[in-house]
Amino acid sequence: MTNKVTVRIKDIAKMAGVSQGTVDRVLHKRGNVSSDALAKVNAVLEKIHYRPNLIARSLGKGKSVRISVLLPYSNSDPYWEEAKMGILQAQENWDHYRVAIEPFFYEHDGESSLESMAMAAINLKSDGIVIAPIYLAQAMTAFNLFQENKIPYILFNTNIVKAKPLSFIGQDLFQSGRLAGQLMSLMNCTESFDAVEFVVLHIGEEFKDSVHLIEKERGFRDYFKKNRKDNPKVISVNIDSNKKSFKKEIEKFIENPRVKGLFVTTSNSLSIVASILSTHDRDDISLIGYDILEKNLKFLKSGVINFLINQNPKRQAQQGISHMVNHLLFHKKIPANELFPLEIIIQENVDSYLSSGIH
Amino acid sequence: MTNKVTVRIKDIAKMAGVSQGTVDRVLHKRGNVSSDALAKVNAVLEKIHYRPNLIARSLGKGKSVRISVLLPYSNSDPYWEEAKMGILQAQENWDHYRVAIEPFFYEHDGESSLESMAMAAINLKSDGIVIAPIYLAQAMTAFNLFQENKIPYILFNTNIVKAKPLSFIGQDLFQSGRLAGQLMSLMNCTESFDAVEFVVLHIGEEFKDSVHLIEKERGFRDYFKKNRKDNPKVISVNIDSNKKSFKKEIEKFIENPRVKGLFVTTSNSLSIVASILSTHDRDDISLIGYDILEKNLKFLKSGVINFLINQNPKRQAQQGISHMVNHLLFHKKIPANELFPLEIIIQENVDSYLSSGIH
DNA sequence: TTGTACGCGTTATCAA
DNA sequence: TTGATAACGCGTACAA
Repeated sequence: MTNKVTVRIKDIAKMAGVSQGTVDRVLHKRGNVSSDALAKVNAVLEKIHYRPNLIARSLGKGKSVRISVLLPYSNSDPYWEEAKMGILQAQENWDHYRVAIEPFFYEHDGESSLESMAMAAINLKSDGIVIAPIYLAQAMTAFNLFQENKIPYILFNTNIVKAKPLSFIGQDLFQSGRLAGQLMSLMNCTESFDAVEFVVLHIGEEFKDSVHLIEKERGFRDYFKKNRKDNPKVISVNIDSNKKSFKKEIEKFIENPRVKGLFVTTSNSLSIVASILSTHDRDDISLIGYDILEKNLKFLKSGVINFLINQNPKRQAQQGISHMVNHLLFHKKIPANELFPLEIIIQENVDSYLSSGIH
Repeated sequence: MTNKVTVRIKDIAKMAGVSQGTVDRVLHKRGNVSSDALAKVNAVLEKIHYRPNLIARSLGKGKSVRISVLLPYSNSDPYWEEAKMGILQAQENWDHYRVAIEPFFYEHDGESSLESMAMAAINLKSDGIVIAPIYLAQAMTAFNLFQENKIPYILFNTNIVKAKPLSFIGQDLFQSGRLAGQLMSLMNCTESFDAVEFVVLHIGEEFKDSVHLIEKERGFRDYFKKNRKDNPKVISVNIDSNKKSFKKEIEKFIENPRVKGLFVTTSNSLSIVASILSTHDRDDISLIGYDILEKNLKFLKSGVINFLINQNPKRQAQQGISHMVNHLLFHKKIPANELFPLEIIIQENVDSYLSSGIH
């Protein structure tokens, strides 16, 4: 095959007739190189393909890199708990490369708001930020802070195009909604949808600022509009699961015979809806939601939940951190957009996702 | 948080009042250590949690590791072509860790049979073998050769329990068949299956030795038996797509009005079946097969193929190599079984898999 | 049985 | 503007 001669800086120096120091200065564009020496080194560099040894580099450079990760406070929300696990694993992973990873958990408002956590991360002299910006307004001011301080940032989970981040890691939420539309169609395969209603449920306390839910709904509606000749009615509602009337409101839909499907866009409260649905005799209502969470499993297995779309928060967080390390430490090019696959989970493949750990 | 003081061998030596060499000997159980020194070092090791710096280790040790990968000859088979791409990427990845990765492509028989390629890998003084053993008989003699030469081997794609490998990476093929069964049910959601026939197609030249196809069929049948009250008829056939009668045989099924679904267990010839099916007016026949291959895409998008189950040959190969590196170089524990998720691909999520590269 | 010293490829520092 | 050289943490060879 190809001859695997690893070319080192030392070799380049010899070939160019200069010292290692000079080659290093050329490679890293540090300046202070005579045009004569520059030419000689460049001549060699054009002939051979130099691939720096990243292992040696990370050993050699004494300076350590600090990455802060900002994400919603995870207590009682298993979705963000997963992301948190990803961060902890990443800490172990990158430890030896002299990378320190610091998580910051923010809440919707109050003293640990996104903004104040952003300030905290900046005060910690972070070299890079990885952030899941689920609240639009607060996030924008955070981005401004990062820009003022010239700290690069990578988004995960929720994309905000205006933010102009280094990179975004997540899913195409519009497409995710479309997928839910197709899955809904699969579940009602022979029926015409003209007399049918589907309900999109956004469940949570602070949905007003949440970009991601809206995209999912748009995609869901788009699917029926573009891909079907019949025309189901799509209703969408924002409900707070803590409200007393919550159960009643859900039951209102479940008891409506025209309703044939529920699409819960928020990952956290799906199991509550499932548990309400399971007490009614409505096998003909399909339930679609998000994420392989412990509390969703039994409803998936019993058939109350028909489909889960997996968002893989853990791997999203890890990938965001990976990219930041590659940027900061290895000066690698990183993709502006990394869209994760929309994973479909049903009874017969859920175990294969559980056992495979990382996925 | 925790104080991130990285403990080095040097530090342990100082704490124990011995030299670095002694600590090294204790850590690696090389012997030649007085019980006195051993006790002192162990005392320190129990107090602190030493995590060796793998980066420094791989830089320091001059010896390079050679891993051979054995897989079917990939020409004209995009499935194995994918696996091959994974190997090439792995070569780049591990290059700096002084790992040489050598692929060997075998055919069913002849001079580049699995056995002769296994011999070739052994003659190359491989430190470890990663192998996709799709032909049972030949594989068994290969495993014997590896054992005689004390070369560790990892299986991917096809599991052979008797082989007692270091590790297996792949999918649960029985469960994969069950999944196909559930997907088939989804496509025919209101119908009773009592008068319905499903056809399992094993297409290829040398299916006789192929373990994996049989498992998929078993799972497929199992699903209907265990999960449904009605009782579809499941027919299975082995056909060679090069035979003249191939098209006729397929059409015989397609023209049978009782047939409502085709399940193609082999990844390679699915598109041929799809193309035949597309010329008949049988929208009511569901087609399920394997893998996101270029030639399958248009049939998936046009709805001729309803579901693909993705096996991810590329990542399977990479993971096998990763595990072998971890075993050989870093002496890490590796899982005896790593089952990949059974990924369901349909129209609305296929693009998300294509754009995400690795998956 | 023990300790010392060198090398891996890179970065960074300092003297020339 | 240059070149020489000491780290970085580990493995290993060699000397004591």
